[in-house]
Amino acid sequence: MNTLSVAQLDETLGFQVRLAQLKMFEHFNQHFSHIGMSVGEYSVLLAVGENPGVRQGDLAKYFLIKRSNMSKVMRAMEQRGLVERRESESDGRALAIYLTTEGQDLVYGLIDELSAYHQEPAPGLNANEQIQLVALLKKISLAAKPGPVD
Amino acid sequence: MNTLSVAQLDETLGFQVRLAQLKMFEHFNQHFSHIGMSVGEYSVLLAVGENPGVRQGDLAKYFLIKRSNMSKVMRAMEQRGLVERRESESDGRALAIYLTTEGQDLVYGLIDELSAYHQEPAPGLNANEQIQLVALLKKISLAAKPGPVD
DNA sequence: TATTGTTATACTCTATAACTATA
DNA sequence: TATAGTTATAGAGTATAACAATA
Repeated sequence: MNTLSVAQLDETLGFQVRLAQLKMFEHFNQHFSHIGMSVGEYSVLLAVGENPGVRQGDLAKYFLIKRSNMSKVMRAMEQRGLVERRESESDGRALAIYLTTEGQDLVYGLIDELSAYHQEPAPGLNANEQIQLVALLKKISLAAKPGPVD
Repeated sequence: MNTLSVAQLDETLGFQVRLAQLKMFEHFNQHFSHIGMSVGEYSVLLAVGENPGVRQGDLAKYFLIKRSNMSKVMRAMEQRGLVERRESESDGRALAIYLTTEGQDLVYGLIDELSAYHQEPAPGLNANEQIQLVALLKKISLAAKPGPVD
């Protein structure tokens, strides 16, 4: 048992957000250890599935990671055969991303499981509290304009 | 302006926690860029200040990082002259951590500024919402036993 | 035998800058 | 000139395993 406690931190939003983040991550991995990829990777595939032809740079903006890093992520996905990258027809600089058939199978094969997972409230919360919590967090994320990613 | 939106993710607790975490971090750094250390480093010093003689391993448990990594953190703090590490009197294996005079000056010189910062609600929230949010997050972090760190 | 801390090492995430091709 | 993507590289943060000293 851990006896240490730091009042100055325990009552702090930043610290509690970090703890919640760790908990959420652990919880997700317990349920989805069989999919062979991280939450982040799966989330990117999901975003592509919902937005076929999305630009690679718009994905980077949405997930708040640098273009240079998204570049590596997408190349890895492409090499795993999960996405296809075509030169955009309207803009020769841009890459339009699509799920391959294999990518679609992976993403949509998990949709039901994922939807069930998200309907369960997080550990320690009831359904109402979960809704409240998401609403409060969205106020923060929508508040200030997102810091520039690049 | 970013046109991309992924309903399956935007309404998700895990995704919103990540966004909130990034926002909190950015917000903190804007206010405390002058202290020359990260939130994490400052938090560790604060924990030592509130718990003089705390064991290095208990700090690791509290912050949910590995002993091996806390070892590096504390050695760096020691070399910067901010903490002192004494062999525990009651347990020859353990190290008891104390703030040096310099460490105390740094930590307690920022206490007022920090306390004022934490009384301001996060961007997008009013005071009530901030309190609610912290309470909900604490429910999660207290819910399941913390995943074993080591 | 189990625990505390250390070291070495590796892997992921993230950040910066220089480059190309296109707009 | 500015933007989209790439590459190389460096820095955090985190994970594992083997080890010495102590309990």
